[in-house]
Amino acid sequence: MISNRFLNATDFLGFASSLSPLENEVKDTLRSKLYQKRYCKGELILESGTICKRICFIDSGLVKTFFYTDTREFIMRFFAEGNMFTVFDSFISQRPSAYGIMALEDTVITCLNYNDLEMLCQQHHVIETFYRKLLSMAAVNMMDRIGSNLEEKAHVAYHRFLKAHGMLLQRLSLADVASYLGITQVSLSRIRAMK
Amino acid sequence: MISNRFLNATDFLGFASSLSPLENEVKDTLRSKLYQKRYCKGELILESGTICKRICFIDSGLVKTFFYTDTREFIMRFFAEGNMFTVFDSFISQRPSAYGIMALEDTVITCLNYNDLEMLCQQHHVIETFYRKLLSMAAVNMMDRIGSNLEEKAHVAYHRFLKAHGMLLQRLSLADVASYLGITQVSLSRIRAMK
DNA sequence: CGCCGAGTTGAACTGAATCAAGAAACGTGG
DNA sequence: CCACGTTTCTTGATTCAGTTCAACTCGGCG
Repeated sequence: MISNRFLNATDFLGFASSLSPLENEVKDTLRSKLYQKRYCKGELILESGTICKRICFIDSGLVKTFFYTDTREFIMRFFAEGNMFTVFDSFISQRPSAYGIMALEDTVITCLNYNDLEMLCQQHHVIETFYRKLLSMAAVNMMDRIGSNLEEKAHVAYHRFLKAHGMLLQRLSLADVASYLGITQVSLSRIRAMK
Repeated sequence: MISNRFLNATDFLGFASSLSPLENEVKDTLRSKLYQKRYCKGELILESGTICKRICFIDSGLVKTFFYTDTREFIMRFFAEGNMFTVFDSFISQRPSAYGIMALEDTVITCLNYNDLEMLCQQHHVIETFYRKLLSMAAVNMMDRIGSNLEEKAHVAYHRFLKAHGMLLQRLSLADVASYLGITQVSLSRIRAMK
């Protein structure tokens, strides 16, 4: 049984331990593979078309994963401090990513490379457990999103977003929220106008 | 690196082994926990509101995972023979499922219970690896679907569906395909009418 | 002060939903 | 094997939500 509510980690190791308790020696091994990176607001963390080599914990800041069509941008997900992100399809397959990642605020992340994670998974069962549970959480989140994408009219989706991610709202532009919801910024503006 | 293309398993053990090679003794342990079930066309495999206790391999047949709103049905995914399914959100959390599962044809499945899988994951690292890779595959599939839900107009989504799942088309009703795409059967009929 | 980006508002247009009626396919019993 | 009813699919008319394009407002900042 896994739920975001129990996760309040402030760093990568804490996050991992909360999913799968790690003995100190495993922690040390894992720590030795981690590295930190800093990005400025607006900077690309991953360019679409390149391979996503790392999985990251957000120490501070805010990030979006997104993609473009000819005419519009769409946002897959926002990630704020205390959460982990990667572009799973590229990370898992180690093939070029259809998605990009961008820092929406000045952001500090702690990263672990694909090869290191795979190696650690083989060496330490508890790390594979951590990774498995992380994937489980991601899967549940994605199911939710698929369901609501199918079901909901834009104004319903917006109010659900408010409920689920309301605390992010003041940190996001209208345009980004709209891209997340799959509607235009103009439509979102109208939705907010009524009631 | 994981891709459906490499999976051509005809049974649960074969499927699992193709993701994570299993030694014979592990196979035997796993086999001892499996059980088979048969369902007739139209029969519910899981009723929404109940807890999904098992993960299943389809020996033969076809299945949909779905949910209702007041007025409409929506389909999360179809699964045909040779694939594994469960309702991940319920299975992972062991909480009541928002989704149901129904057999669209006479269907035979091989099942493994949640408790047994969790136990096997603890006991055998290779089984956890199998489960982790299965989750990875599911995550990639779901990302795809989220992206295309956001991006695509109905007729584009339909043609993508044809490409990806064309071989299922003759086994599905128009209504089910429409529910999968998130449009009405009437709209889908019109889309097919043009060119 | 004037510019610039972010958000709002209006008018015309478009894709899809809804409601309703008809056609085609399918199965079951006589 | 046909007749009937049911289900599945198509087609038309109307309505509505959301897009597009464009003009306008507002607050911050050089």
